[in-house]
Amino acid sequence: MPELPEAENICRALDRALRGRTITGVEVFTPAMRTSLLPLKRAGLEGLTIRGTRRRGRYVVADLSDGRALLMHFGMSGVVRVEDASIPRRKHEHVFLHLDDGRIFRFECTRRFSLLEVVTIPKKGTWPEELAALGAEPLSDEFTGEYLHSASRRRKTAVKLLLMDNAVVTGIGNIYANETLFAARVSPERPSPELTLPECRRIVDAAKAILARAIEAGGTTISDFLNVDGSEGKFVQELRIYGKAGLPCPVCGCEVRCVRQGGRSSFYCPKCQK
DNA sequence: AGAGATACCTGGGAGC
DNA sequence: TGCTCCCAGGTATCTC
Repeated sequence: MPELPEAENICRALDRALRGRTITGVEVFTPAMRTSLLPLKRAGLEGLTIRGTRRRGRYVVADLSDGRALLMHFGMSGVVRVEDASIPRRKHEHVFLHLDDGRIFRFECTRRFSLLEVVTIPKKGTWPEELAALGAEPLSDEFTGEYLHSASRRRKTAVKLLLMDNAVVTGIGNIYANETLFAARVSPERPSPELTLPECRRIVDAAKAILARAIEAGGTTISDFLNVDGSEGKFVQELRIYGKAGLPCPVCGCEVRCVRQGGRSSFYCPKCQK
């Protein structure tokens, strides 16, 4: 399930595969995922060249030669591939962009939570309006203990929900929120106004370290995620708390617990995380 | 207004 | 074996 590290790996691989390629044809097989895919067919993409790709949170933007861009989000089951045209279409591949090197950019999404649309870039190098509400980029200098502490004063929610709020910090989903709070030794249920500045610093440091390490490992494959080359993310082998309910905590041996927050599972060690 | 709950979607696994 | 039920997840939209 693609979170920020997965999106970063997809973005890097897509940049290698698509930079300088010209789109020669568009096929849409499914009318709608999160939004309608039909506008892609009449967007006039044929003849446009892809300048490169960049990432913001879990979104990937592929800049086009006419100043517009392809905006992508991978939901929880989105997979993109760039493959030879002779390979038959898979069951849940919804869009084909034919390229001038004879290959096809294929957009697959089993659960149809993904997004692929053409957007306007207001000024070269800026982000599309659709991403305006996103909060701090977790690996940037903007995301600091002070920033999180300040955001936590303004909210009454549990710290885990704060970490997963895209308006505060973008790209941290359920898996990495769990791993971050375990590494920072903070309970996911702690009310955010109670967080101290040192705790916020621990959380931010842990998030950055875990995300950077997960990017290095090629992301986390739980069930659906695959990299552009079809490889699986290796970070799943390094998960310490996510999905470990009933198993011993890797630090103290105490039984890992699971609670539900915002409809999602939170895993934590009751002894290590306060 | 802020925060929690729900719908969207499909495949896989559990349980009967 | 085959059916039903539940769960996973991010985001938009709702309800209180």
